[in-house]
Amino acid sequence: MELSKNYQPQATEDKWNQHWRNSAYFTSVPDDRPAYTVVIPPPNVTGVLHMGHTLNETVQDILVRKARMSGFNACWVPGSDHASIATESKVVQMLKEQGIDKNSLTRDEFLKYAFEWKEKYGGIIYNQIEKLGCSVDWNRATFTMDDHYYKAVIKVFVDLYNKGLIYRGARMINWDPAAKTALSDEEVEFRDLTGTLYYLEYKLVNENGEPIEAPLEGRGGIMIATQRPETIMGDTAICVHPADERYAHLKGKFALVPLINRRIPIIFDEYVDATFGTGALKVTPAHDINDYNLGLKHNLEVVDTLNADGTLSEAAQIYIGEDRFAARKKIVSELDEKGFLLKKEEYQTRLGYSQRSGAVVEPRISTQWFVKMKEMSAPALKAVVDGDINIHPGDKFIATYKYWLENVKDWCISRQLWWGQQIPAWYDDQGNMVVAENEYDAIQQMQNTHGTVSAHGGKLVQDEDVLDTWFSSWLWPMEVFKGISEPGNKEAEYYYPTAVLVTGQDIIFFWVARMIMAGMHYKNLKPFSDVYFTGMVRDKLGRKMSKQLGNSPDLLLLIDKYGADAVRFGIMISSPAGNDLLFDEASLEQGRNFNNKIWNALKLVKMWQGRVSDHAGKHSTPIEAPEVTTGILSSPEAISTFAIDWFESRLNLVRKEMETTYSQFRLSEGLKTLYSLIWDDFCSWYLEWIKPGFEQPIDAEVYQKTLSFFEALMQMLHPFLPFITEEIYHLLKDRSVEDDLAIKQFEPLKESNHRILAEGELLKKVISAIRDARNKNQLKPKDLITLSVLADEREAYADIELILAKQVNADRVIYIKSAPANTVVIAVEKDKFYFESGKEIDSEGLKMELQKDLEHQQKFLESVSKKLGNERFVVNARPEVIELEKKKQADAVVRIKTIQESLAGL
RNA sequence: GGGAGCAUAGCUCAGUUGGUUUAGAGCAUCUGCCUUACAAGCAGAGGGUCCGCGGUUCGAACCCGUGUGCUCCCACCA
Repeated sequence: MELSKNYQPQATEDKWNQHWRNSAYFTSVPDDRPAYTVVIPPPNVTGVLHMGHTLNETVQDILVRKARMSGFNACWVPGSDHASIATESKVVQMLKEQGIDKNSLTRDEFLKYAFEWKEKYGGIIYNQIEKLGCSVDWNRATFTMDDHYYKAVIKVFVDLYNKGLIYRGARMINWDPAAKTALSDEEVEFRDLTGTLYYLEYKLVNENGEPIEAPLEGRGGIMIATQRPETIMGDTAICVHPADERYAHLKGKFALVPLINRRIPIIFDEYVDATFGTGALKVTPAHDINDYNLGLKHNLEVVDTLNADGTLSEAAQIYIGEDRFAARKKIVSELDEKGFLLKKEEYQTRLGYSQRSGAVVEPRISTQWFVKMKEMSAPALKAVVDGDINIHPGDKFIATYKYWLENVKDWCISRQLWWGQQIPAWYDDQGNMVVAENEYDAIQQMQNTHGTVSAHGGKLVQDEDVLDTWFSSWLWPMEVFKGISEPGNKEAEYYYPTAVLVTGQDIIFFWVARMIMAGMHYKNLKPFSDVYFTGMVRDKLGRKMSKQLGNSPDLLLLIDKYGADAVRFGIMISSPAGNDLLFDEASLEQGRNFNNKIWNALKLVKMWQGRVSDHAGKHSTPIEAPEVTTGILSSPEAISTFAIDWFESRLNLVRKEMETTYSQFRLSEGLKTLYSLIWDDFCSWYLEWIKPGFEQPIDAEVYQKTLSFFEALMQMLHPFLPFITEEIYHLLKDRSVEDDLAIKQFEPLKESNHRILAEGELLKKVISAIRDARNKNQLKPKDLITLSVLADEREAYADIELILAKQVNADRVIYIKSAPANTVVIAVEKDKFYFESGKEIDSEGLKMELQKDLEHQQKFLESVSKKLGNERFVVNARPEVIELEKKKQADAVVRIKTIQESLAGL
């Protein structure tokens, strides 16, 4: 079979995806093996995968595939989130484009459109997950509005209500005027900006309504500062500090709200900072949380001057129906015209924006549903603080987590939307309310507690609102196994708790903390043992990815261009846990190149397939075995024996390292390790060492060993790059389709031979040093040299001299006892190597270089000697450290001598 | 205003209890190679005040203090 010049991912990826799926490798059912469960952070059902998802899914797939290949019953549950606000606003937008106003629809009509939308676009995200190579169990795909899931959410609501952990009440909440719904505190994002502070004059009057003199000289008014002049019509007091002498005489006096002339009292409270602005504060209880609290304390009237959509209400008296920001402009100019606007000032401030709609959030008093958080937070805090749940990277997030849980406020869970789980509260026409899992139960309860239903025709009205999306997703690790709707079922018992949660650090409060709360509350068990926080994916300039900037690449286009393996490589290669990742297409190119490198190694090995010889012996040197003048006789077998032993040891060592790397979730580092093992150790060293000469046969044993090394490498790399590894695994030995890497189990770890590893390192060092010298002396790669070795222990070279000769293109290796004249000299550790350059040596340049090196070595020797001469060092340092320093010293002495000899010879 | 984290080569980052560190890797750069697996490649090379200052120690990139710069989270001063 002819192998293509370069690796071509497209056909390969589709083929294996299909095959894996047909073989049901990723379908999990409980069995005797330990479970390794991962639940996907469910993406928005109508969204597309962005680079952040790509990173998360890749990390999860690596962990899941590794576990599957290590004896675990791996189960990765995919799914999607109904994402109430985000999806509803998309559907509303879509309807608007079709000329349909949401308000003209009934709830059921709207939901029908929404479900149609979900059916149409919900599959996109699943398709992308599969394209990326994610080994999820599609049979378990769960949507947060599936029937059982919906019921579970309702059941939890009712349960928490009955336990007194959910309540309904009027509070000041965050209001999104664009989506026209309440938001939780977490859904508000603050942004710094420059605003304008308007200084306004309020006229003062006494008890009888007569104007009085006031601090604002000659004007009879008091000056206050505000960012929001459009709310003045909601003012119900002016507040000053009780100890502020400027205003002491205003006790019992009143101010008049400009433009509408409403009379409001002057009140005194220590809340006011007398040094800020004018020291006088307008109090607008309906539109500011602080003012609201002040209002409660001083029993002030609440005048809500805004409608739900952010326009001015009847209560505002003027500019009714105008948007708050338009009204602000008009009010400012009217205030200016009428002389109430005294001055304007630029001002650094922060405004809250709705995370979903982007609208400026309005503090608003409204009746909503809340979850009491205090009680539930304690076990969730303990689980993390005690180390029952491990967060990676740890120290960075534990403090944040702890602070939030210790200061958590009640969670506003009702949303004035239709898309989501409808709150299971029912009302009769007299305002009585019951909470029940369904209408039937509600009627029963209403009859029992209030006796009202039958008298009024059995009609109850269900609460219009739906629940916050996170009120459903906090049950995710439990309910994907029906752990809430069918508690104690076999699957839930087997798969829960899950192994690891991989998610972005931005949803630590929204989701992670709340899942822990729910898990502790309902199972008394943590939902996962480890949390792996990925950083945010940014562009290469460090900017967030956004549609506006157009710097958010399309995943499918990237996969088309580079292949899914290359995308996985690119996103993983520099993404240490918890650090932001600067996404650069160059890293995908690197991934593509790596795939190609592996592909070409396959081509090389496959070329040997027809030239395997049982009689070739183990020697497969490309050149005639070089003549070696030595007391020790190297056998021709040595070359391949050493290469095989060495690589086997490298392989075993790296396998061991990888186990540690996995257990610490250092996946990026693990990928680098494998990259280097394959590219450097396997391709650049091992394959070059054992490569037969042009059209020479290869020994059968060497060939078989090489195939099994290659296989082992593919197996180790499989979790990271599943497609190309599976493909190569099959091509290597022309395997049947049933024998697949995706489910192949790792062999037990083996020890590696440290002596051989050390010899290998020495060999690499010597080869590089001699090649460097060849380069510097302008020898062409084809120019043969004769290599002379001056070594204390010739035995050290017995195993490696043939490889050495081959790799530096030497026709002979001669062991000598003293330095020959007129040669290039190279010192590696304690040994010296010489060859004739056959060309004019650039003695001046060489001299300078040697001189520079000499100085460096002398300086080094000095520092080591000083250290060893220091009595306190010799007394305090560990013996092995001292040994090491002595070795360094000895090596330096030898090297200095070598350099001096070379200098003398020039 | 409170808290957390970071600062090592042009870029992105390793550096695990202070001593194999004479500080490493990948990418980028430079030099030489179209060597029959691979130019998406091969063989090499150059490149660092480990943010500044002070301290602890026989010894500091690492520990302590301090300053500077960046990032993030939290918070109800108009």
